[in-house]
Amino acid sequence: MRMLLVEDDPVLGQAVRDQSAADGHSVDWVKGVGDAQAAILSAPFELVLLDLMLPDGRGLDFLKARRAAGDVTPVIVLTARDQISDRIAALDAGADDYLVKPFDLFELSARIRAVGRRYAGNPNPLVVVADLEIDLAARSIRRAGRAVQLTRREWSLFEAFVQRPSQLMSKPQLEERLYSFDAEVESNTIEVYIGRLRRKLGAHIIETVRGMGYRLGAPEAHV
Amino acid sequence: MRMLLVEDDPVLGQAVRDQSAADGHSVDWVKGVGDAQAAILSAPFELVLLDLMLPDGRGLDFLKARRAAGDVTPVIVLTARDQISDRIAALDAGADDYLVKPFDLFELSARIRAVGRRYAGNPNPLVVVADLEIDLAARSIRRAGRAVQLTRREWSLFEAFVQRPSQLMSKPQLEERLYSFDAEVESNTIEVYIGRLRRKLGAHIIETVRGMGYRLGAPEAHV
DNA sequence: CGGAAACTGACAGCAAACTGAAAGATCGGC
DNA sequence: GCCGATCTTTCAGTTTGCTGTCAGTTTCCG
Repeated sequence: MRMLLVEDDPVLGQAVRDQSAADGHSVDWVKGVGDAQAAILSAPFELVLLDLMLPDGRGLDFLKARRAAGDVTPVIVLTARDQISDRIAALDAGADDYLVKPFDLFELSARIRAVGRRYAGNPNPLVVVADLEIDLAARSIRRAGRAVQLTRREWSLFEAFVQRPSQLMSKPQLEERLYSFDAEVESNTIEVYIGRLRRKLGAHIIETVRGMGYRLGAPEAHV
Repeated sequence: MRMLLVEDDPVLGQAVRDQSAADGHSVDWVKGVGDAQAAILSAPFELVLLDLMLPDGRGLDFLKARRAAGDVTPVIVLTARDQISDRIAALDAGADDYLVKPFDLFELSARIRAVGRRYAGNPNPLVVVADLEIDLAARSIRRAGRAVQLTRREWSLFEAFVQRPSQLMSKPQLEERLYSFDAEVESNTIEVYIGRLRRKLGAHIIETVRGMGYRLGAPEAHV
């Protein structure tokens, strides 16, 4: 597996590199966020090992930026911080797993195996619904060939439907998606956003199931 | 999300159930491996929360058995053991994540969300009855390939039949399901809804047993 | 054939959902 | 830092269609 290791500690970095090499992976090792950006642009990786505490910037911001750019490469976060809020922040920023230093190298191997298993053979899907072409990885939508721009909330909501087509989504479920567990909404935000999505994507795309929730019209194809 | 919680500690179990309910998930709670086997065979789940230390057997063996049987339902392991070798064993047995007790309920929420994100796109198991394909998790039904829309009450009633195929359901039983305990109906509501279901799903799907109740025609397969 | 049980179509009431507008929050450029 | 633009949330008024009920009819079985 082609992996990118972002880690400024030379001892730990070397150890991880050696262990992964022994597991049969090829590892590119950079020391900071800047180098990581460059490395990712120059070649694709199948997995990123990301230290959150880096000299030249915040690793979490790097992760968020990659996800915002539509990059779905699995990321395992390595960090010395073990506050629960840190873990939640990392997972919600799009991390696939979370390892607290000092960790055992064999455990790292196990986690890498798990991630690899998870992502085996998973190319970018293109979902087609009615006259929409949705690229989940790139976070882009075309309606009858024309690009449609969604705001952050709109996308976050719509993504929920596309990820599980024809799955009924209750309003609490959708709220949970927009507002991670803590925040409370005391109004009809979901209804408002459903309305906006319908205006942008077509009225028939999301159907209401009164008293239960909403669901995406059946998709036509998975390419 | 439809989740199965396998946990023998009543306090922790209740806490997890409450938190997950607040997150909008529906939780079936069993206390041991035996019940878990039965639950999984009777209805599909989208996620399993598995305690490794159970009175009636080793949770890890249960997990291995499910994976060996080809079950890919995501599993989050909950345990008091925190040896690194335990973690590796759990992950290699096919666990998707690993939480050490005592854990924060909010972290559990975050992990559940992460797993949900990760596995979006996997098809749900289907129950097939005559020309109907029923996806209990997605709350969707296809009749001869075409999507059929049920209202809240209609679904609630029909679900009762699908969950216990070929079992006779008396009218009082069904009323209790629709109107949990308190509210009383003083009319032929059940008959009306049976009629509506028949019109939407096909006349022969639900058969009348005069004086006794109703029953679903035997399902053909579990896919 | 008679009576009970089940079925059906119609309908009013009401909670759920929709919509447009406006206030509040966020982010960028200068 | 200030301002403008855009996105987000709230609110109130309107619309929608599900739900439970009833009356009339049909079916079943002794």
